[in-house]
Amino acid sequence: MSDVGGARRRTAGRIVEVEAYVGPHDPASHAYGHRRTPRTEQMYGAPGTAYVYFTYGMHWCLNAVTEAEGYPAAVLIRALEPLAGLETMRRRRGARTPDRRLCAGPARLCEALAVTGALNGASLRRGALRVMRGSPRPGVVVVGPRVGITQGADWPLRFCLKGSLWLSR
DNA sequence: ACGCAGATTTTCT
DNA sequence: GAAAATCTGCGTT
Repeated sequence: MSDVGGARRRTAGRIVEVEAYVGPHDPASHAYGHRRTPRTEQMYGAPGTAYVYFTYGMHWCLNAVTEAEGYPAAVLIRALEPLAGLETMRRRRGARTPDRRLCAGPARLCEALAVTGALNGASLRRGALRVMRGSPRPGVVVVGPRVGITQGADWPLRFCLKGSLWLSR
């Protein structure tokens, strides 16, 4: 990750919580019913790119675009276990945040990693913002309902690392 | 510990 | 006009 226009400082963490938004038939997706607007445009982009959107008049949220170009689907990154650049994360979020909450939530993690709309459409394979492959052993990923939505709230598309101390809420 | 108002953009009704 | 893939600060138990 980097501070755009400022000192580039590496921050990194292990993804411990995500939610999937699986296509135009997903009522909770921004692209439900093939909605195609300036905001949702990036959901239709190439897989392996970032979809970063602004919400609640305040917060940025980071997604990985997951399906073929033209098919709107993405995975919302909801929480990280901070692994590197903790000092930088604390500085970006301010002294107000205890370490346990630095990246516990989609908007918190964006602030800790300096992710903003400037990174919408950026590659997640190379460049300032990267998602690395992991290999969780069978049984350590637990599934549950998605958070903060009403439409399709019961779809089991939230995935967490079991027992992680770094989950949101 | 819990609950709620407030921040104020994008999108749809 | 209102709800939304959220979080914070301040109030009350």
